[in-house]
Amino acid sequence: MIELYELRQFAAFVEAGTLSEAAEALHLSQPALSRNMKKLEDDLGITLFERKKNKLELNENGQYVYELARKVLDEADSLIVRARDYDRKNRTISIGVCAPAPVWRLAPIISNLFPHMTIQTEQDEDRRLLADLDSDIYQLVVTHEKPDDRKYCCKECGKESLMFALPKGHKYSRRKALSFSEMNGENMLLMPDIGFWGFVKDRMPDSRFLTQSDRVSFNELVQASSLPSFTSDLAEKYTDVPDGRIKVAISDEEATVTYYLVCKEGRRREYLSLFKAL
Amino acid sequence: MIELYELRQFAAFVEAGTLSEAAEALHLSQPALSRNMKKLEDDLGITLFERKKNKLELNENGQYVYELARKVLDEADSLIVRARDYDRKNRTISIGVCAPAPVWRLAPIISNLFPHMTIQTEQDEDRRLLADLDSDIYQLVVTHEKPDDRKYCCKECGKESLMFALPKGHKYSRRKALSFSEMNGENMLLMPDIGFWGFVKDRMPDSRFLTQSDRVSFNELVQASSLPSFTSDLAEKYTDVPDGRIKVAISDEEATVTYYLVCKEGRRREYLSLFKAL
DNA sequence: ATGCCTTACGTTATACGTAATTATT
DNA sequence: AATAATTACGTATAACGTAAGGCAT
Repeated sequence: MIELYELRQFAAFVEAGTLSEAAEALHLSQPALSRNMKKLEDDLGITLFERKKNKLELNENGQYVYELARKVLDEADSLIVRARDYDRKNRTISIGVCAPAPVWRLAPIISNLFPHMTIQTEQDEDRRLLADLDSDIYQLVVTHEKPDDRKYCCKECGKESLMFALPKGHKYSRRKALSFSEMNGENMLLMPDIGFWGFVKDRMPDSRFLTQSDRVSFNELVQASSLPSFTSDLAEKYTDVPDGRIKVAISDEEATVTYYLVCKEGRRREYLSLFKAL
Repeated sequence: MIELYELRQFAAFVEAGTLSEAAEALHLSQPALSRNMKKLEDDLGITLFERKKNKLELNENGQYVYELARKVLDEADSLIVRARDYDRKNRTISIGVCAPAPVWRLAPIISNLFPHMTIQTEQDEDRRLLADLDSDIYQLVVTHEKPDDRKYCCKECGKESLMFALPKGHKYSRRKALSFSEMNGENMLLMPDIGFWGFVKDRMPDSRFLTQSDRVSFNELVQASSLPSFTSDLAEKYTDVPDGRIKVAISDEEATVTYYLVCKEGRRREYLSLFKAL
């Protein structure tokens, strides 16, 4: 009976040109490879090589069998990839989000409702989230604009209000509220991966923003620095990092957003329990 | 690394329904099969079964992997078949003939010119011979009508004249020649597999013909019987069977035919030496 | 009681490596 | 001398079978 390892080794030989090179590539001794090539010929019942004195060459059969072998090997490789992919898709819920905060609330709820599922999240902008929802890359997405299309099933899943986090003694630290324009010009610390919140930079065109790509390092930076930074009501609630700063609400309307959890209408029933739990 | 025997055993399990049955079908012990199915799961890194207390069932992954596995296995099986077929085609010359005689002369010539080739012959009627030559089922055909089509390369390869073989003492045994109509009404022995020569039956509508499907048995029959039979100049020359009968030529034009060796024009060069040898 | 699957353990087959041999460049 | 392939022989991996056990129908 023919086996895949024979075909793998045969293909390796064809692609390498000599037994020696192929053996090395396969982490195998030359004699082993030589014998297995004989075995393959034997299993197939035909010759594959022309054995010249100091060189092993493919004959016509060999040329032809190589084409066929590649197909079998590719098919087998694709089996593995596709099987693992299929398995993964059946045990992970992929969620696309427009910002980090909604996950903090959703993740524990989903873990409870679907205890065997792994949750995988990715950040992107609203439009591409919906496109990738359409093509089943995500099962769920969270947008900050309500998609009004019948093909989606959607429900509000919380609001988030951005705030300034001012160091003690900052000139505005006693204020109840502040606007972007009032803070414009002040250099600020900006946490990474903030999704659509990136727009705040445009509201404060005269400010400079210092970012640290790693969140933990960023938090340390916040502790150490006296530059003002951002936070939000949800961040305060879910990410428990007492930093001794004074939180001041932002008065602009844009600083408060509503999040919407969206799935395909056709999958509504799968996630009914989740929508109810919100 | 995943191997074909694992996939074969997996497919056998799916098709049998239980490990026990599959093991039997595979001529394998149940524990071995059980272990190998675990190994397959391990190699793929996913589960394929739901292990109920007393039953092994496919899960969703298993269903899916089975489809993929069948494809790989079919591909591998087809590799073997196609490889052997390819090899055979490269080392056999398939010749289609309209009658047995031309082979007697051609076979030794071809064996000499292509010593590594196996010669395979098949009998059919002219039209189908040419059709099968077109579709590469034959590399060469022998017809008894000259095909006048530019796509063929053809050359005369001998004539054959049919004769009556009369037992000693037959009323016509002193004749130089005889016609079909003169012999019409006499019951005759007719050798099997005579190709287009079958038409002689139509020329002697009042005769009855006794056939014996095995050639050796037929020759014995000829020895034993006193019924007249057929032979030909080529049969006399190549098949050395002294039967003590008197051979009388047949005067009808139809009793002499010319054979034509034909190959595709595109393959002329391959068989140039053969055509020259005729 | 019988059928089906699994675990445990000893055996065998076979794929592998090392060393030596032959031949070629 | 260096590179390539094959042959010969001993080794080790892993696939296999037997025996025993658990758990259903």
